[in-house]
Amino acid sequence: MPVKARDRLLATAEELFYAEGIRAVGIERILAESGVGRASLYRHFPSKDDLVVAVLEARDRRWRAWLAERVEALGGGPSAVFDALAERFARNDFRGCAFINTMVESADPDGSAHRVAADHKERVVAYLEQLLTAARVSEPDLLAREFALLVDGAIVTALRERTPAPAVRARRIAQALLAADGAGAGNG
Amino acid sequence: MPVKARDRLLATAEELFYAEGIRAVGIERILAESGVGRASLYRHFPSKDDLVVAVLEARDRRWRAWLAERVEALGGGPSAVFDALAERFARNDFRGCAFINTMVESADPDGSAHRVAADHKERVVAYLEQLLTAARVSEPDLLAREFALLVDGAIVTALRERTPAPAVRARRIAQALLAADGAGAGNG
DNA sequence: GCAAAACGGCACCGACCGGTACCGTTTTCG
DNA sequence: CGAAAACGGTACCGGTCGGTGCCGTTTTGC
Repeated sequence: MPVKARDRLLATAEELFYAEGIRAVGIERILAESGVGRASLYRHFPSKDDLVVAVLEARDRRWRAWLAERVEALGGGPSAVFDALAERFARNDFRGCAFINTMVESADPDGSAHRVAADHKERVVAYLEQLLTAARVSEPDLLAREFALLVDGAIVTALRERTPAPAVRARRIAQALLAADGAGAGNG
Repeated sequence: MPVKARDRLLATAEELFYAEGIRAVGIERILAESGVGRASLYRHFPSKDDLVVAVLEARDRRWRAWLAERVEALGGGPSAVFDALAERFARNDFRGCAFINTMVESADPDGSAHRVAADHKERVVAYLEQLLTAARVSEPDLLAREFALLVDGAIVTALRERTPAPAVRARRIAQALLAADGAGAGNG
């Protein structure tokens, strides 16, 4: 557990929010499990919503860094993304995508939490496009959106099936798309 | 608005749950907007959870009937599923899939609401397999799971992009899969 | 070493949560 | 027509929600 109160709050809140949902976890729980005093929380985060945003922003940075690192380690190709996902799905504390979950839970699209979550997804799409550009596909922007759809589909399916199988399923589809792109444009 | 208290409760609860989330909507709201008395609610549904389950079961039946009807009207082929989805995504009250949302919101996989939601998805997969079998693909069970992944991916993406575009994106992928199946097995 | 900042503990706030009990009225149906 | 069931309204319950204010203690940094 981190030393500073702020860091302990972020770590505890992230864990609880992800495991049980944002609405389901009260301030009381976060205070109890982090050992931080009530006043200290509100000194760092004026409201629960500010805490939520801070948690999501930190998770966004960490998650994308993790993905880039794993993709690199797994060969660097676009479909390595799904091998990385398979690792995530296998973890027994896997509970889907924190950002999808946030957009589902906080329905208002104009809410700050919802927007942070939507921003995360766009950054992931941008990363996928960069990956596909490096792989020299003919239409990286189109394919990036299709890959993103596969990623989210795999995550949601894994949440429901509770096995890593959806990752390999999505990977198979992704490679079919890459093959079709290669056949159509003559590269690969 | 339906006449009987029970039906009004189900209609009001379904609308509010879908629009704002299950946890976000209190019993008070449902009573106020349905015009039903407090005692009447608890006469029909012993707890909020029972109400949630009843709402989801009704929605499951209605949703699958709607899908089958639209697919039939749109040609009856497997990829008509995505044309049906596009209609759904275009509605301005679209807020994703009520069952995915339920599984996200009620984290506990053993909870009744979560199980009803999971059951719904399996019934959809079964329907897809039936559709693909009729279309004489070589591996209907494998393809059904892939189609289901595309469906959920499209729904989640539509929730985030707030346009019907993900439906046509998923449709394109689906047809690539059908084409690959036809090429590999020599049917189509 | 000392001032200032960061901290944990506690009491308290109004509002709302899901749920119970009892009331008198309306509707249904034999 | 009359009994029984279904109903809407209200007061109330304990518990929890997010948030504020004040206290004395610990830690930090000059």
